[in-house]
Amino acid sequence: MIKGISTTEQRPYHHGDLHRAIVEAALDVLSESQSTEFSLRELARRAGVSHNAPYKHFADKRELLAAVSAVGFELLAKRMAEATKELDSPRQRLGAMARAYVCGGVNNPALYRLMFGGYLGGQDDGRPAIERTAAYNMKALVVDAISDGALGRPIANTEANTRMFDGAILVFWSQMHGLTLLLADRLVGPSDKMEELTESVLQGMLDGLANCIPAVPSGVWVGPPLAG
Amino acid sequence: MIKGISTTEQRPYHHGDLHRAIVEAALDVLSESQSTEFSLRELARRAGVSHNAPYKHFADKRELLAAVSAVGFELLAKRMAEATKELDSPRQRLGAMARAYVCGGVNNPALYRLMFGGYLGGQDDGRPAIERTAAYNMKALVVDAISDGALGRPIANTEANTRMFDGAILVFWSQMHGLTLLLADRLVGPSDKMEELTESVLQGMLDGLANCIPAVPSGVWVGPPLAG
DNA sequence: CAAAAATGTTGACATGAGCAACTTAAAAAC
DNA sequence: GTTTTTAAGTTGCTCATGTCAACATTTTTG
Repeated sequence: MIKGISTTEQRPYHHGDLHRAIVEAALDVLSESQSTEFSLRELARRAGVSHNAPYKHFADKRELLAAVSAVGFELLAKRMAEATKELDSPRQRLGAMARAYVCGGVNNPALYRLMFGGYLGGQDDGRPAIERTAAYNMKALVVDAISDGALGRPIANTEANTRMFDGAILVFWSQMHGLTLLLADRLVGPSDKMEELTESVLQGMLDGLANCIPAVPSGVWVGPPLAG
Repeated sequence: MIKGISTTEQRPYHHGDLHRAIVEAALDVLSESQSTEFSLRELARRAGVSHNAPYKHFADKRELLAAVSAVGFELLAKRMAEATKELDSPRQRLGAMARAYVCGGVNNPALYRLMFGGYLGGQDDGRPAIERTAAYNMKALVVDAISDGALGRPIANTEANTRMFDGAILVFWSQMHGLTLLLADRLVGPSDKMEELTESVLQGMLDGLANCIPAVPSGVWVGPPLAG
């Protein structure tokens, strides 16, 4: 038969980029249904392939979800980078980053749950590698924004400072993370005041951070990506 | 046949309290597997009943999970109450409560994910009633501990104070919540320093709270359970 | 161009959610 | 104290899904 002319556009035997298509379908379904309990078969249907085609690209559902999660981390990192690009003040940059983090969660709670909640990575084996590196890169942005940006100045690389700084990161990140999830999971709000309230919490975080870091004579601090 | 004597202890046709048995089995499996992707059939097996018996007590899996989640909230509330019972200082009480909150999450991440993550309650319909009330009671403990306990003094019931206080609750809760989930989902740590670090974050929260609440001449503040 | 590797396809199996029809024990009605 | 009603359990279905195996069709490689 001659390649699909007229009415029925015959697809070629090979899809072209099924891997991407499946991940995108998964992101769509996840976004629509706000649940990870979709079926691989559903994704295959959406991509217009047979129910088993996805298995040529993902060993199992877990691996697919890891890929989706990784894309989520990349998207978040991109948005954070985008948001901070044009800003001069370190404080503004950190604020913008936190805002991007929160917005991402509020706009797509299920994706954040997949990314942060331990659907993957049951206890000892840890998360799939692909996801871990994406998450690591995103984390690095957060830590950089706090260390380089928020402080606006180098601090001495002493034991005490390292500990203090790890604490500051943990404080800032957990605050931002918790705010995001409380909003995303609707444990607080929604309310007219929430946006204003959220903003004031963010400002409080920035203030708190500025206050808790003492001035230090010299020395550039180079720390581990995170405590532990 | 005479009721099971000798070797085979014949169970009576009716279980007695299957509802409770199923929920407990679910808590066990959840705790062991750290996943909500167990089957109702598995629970039925554990309870020694047929695969369909649970449906006489729960309309579907969602309803069962809601019941489990509710028990989780009750357990948490009980532990928080227990932890604060014997303590005199408001600050100590609030600290103990936060510690209980964090520990609960670290010890059983999957249960917290079920409780707080929006597995249930897809967007508009909201969470099942049974779960909502349990969550509400737990939230009330948190808010009470902050308002009554942490401040250690009444504040005037003004518009500004209400807003300020809503903010303080949001700050404190999101900090505690975020810390819990970062630890539970292993996005930070584990490390030897984590416990110490966690404790210092908690102390920081308490300090921050004390500092941000201004002294006020008189008037007892009676606030809504939460912003929104 | 032939062989090998990717990528898709169909078919099968086991497991699980949830419905229907039937059974048994306990409770309620008389 | 029997009869009737109802709650709680049981067996047996149907349908969807994850995943395996075997086969088909391209594309790549040697």
